[in-house]
Amino acid sequence: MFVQEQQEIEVRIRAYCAEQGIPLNEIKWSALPFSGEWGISTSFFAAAAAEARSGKSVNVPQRAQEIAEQAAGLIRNVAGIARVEAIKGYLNLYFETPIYARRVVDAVLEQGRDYGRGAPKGERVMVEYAQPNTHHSFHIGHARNVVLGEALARLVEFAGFETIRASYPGDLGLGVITVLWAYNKFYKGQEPQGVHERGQWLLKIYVEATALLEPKENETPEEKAQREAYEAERREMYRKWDAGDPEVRALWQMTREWSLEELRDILRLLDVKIDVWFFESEVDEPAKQIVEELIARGIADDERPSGGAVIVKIDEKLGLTKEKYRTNVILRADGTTLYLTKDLALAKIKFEKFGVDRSIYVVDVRQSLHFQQAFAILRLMGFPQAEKCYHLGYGFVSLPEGAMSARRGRVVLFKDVIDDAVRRALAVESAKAPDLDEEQRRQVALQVGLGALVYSMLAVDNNRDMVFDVDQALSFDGRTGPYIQNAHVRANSILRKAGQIPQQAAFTHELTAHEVTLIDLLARFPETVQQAAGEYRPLVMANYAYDLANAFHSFYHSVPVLQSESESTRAARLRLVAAARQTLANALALLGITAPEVM
RNA sequence: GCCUCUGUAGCUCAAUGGAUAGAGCACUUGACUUCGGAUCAAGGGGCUGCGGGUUCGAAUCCUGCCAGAGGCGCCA
Repeated sequence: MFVQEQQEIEVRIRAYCAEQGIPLNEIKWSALPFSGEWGISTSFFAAAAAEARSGKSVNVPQRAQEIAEQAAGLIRNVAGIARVEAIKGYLNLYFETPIYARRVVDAVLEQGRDYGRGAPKGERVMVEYAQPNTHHSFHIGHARNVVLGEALARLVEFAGFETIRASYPGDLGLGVITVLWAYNKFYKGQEPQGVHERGQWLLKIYVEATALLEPKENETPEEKAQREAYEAERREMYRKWDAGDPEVRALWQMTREWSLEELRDILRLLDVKIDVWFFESEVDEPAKQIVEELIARGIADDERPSGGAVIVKIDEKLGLTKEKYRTNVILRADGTTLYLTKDLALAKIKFEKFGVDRSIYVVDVRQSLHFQQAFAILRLMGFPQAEKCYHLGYGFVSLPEGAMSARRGRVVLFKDVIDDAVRRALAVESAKAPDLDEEQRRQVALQVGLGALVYSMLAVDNNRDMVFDVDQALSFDGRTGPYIQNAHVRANSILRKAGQIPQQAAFTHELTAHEVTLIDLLARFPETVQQAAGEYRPLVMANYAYDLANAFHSFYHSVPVLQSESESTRAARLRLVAAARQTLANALALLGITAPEVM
């Protein structure tokens, strides 16, 4: 934001240090850590320590303070700097607030929705997320995946990357076949009405089927015979599916579509627009080709002649002596492909067909070894993009009563949580905003309910496991989505009453600490976007959004806007409120949370 | 056996080598005839799992333990 001034100061400090023979490396600026103060600071410990290492006998903290004092002397008369201080080895620069306040607020209002957007980086990135299996219903664990992936996609896009959103549902495998078998045997021809009813029904069938197929303790000979008969039927179903039996394929297509309909509805609810759909069933053939390619190129070893599988000895091929990536099977002895094989084929498609430079996988952390192996094999295959493949793993979501288990039907369905969230939001809303019409009330309740849920999932670092507690996830008080949305609503409310936003304002009034804190945060938004995107961490933006809302709420309470003491102060504060509203909206948008006008 | 992640206030979590380790929830107290109280202001609450080390400086990096979770060639 203040690049020119900062550079001028750096030049002076560098020139001085060079003259004095002080070994100064880089000058790292950071924001002043004092609340209500606005400026930047740097420290000289590194330079002092370097002197100490070079043989001079110096007390490092003392020497750092000396250098800071001397540096402070150089900056007494720089335009835009109101005050300079050297303290405890730090050099603190306090900004001249009228100049900077105006500059920040003008920039936000000029750029509007684009405030904070990074310059194009000339790189294409694909974010793969939303990979639930079909023939199940969408639960709260899947929601963490989608919420995280969407926030990440929005962040990298806004930061300047050309971004492609990809979904990769698992639409084949034993779980899918199990549902087909049970449906065909017990429910053939039936079909519940309603998108979510159908999706959830498939899960019920799966749970029932699993119970029938699982060995029980102390089972009687009859029970055992029954179970084995079922098992044989399921195997037969798998065989028919594999052989492309038209009837089984049609059944598969129909039920698969039920699941995908539900998935699409949930994505629509979360405002997720997937650009490219990959299906596991569609990469099966390319995967088999990859196997041949890897054998031909000497990367994979074919042990089929001796009754084995096709394997890649990754460590050996990379020349590693210590066990790291180990050895992995890429084709079973029976000639069928595996998850890893398909991911290799899919990566090749991403690189070659979609021209992806950088590939991010938002997948459960339990698969981190799998992705390390996949990336290592991609390196062996010579893809330069392999270096820019990144697995964003996230901890799994469990329930207060223990791990979720689709097999046992012990899951919390996303749809149920959302319905609950809307109910709760409606209850609060009818007390807080009684004059909304029915349609608007419904819409706001959905925005607020979703805001609470989404924020609760983004406010925990991705590598941590999470226990999903409904009351906590759907809380509207404190550090929550609705708290941030409410700041936006309040800002909006002031501006609505004001009628219009003044075209310009000089910030010449005495700024309160609350105003300074708020403007400081607004100024930091662009760099926060870059940090969050660069580290692939939506949490960084989630924290920022809360801090900004918090600063606004405090400002709101203690600083009058519409009843400011003078017209010029009123104009400045109105523009500040407008800038805060805009930045809150931009930050929320990056998290995938809508910013309502009223609530 | 090997590898990865986690351990911070009563609870849920921030803080990725810098200044006095911060929020929310819960608890106590105060603030609506004034821009919306889904809010604000204030208070108590800490051996950052334990021991060593590196550094001017460590919750953060290294190392050894302890505790929890996860992963490790024909599941996905």
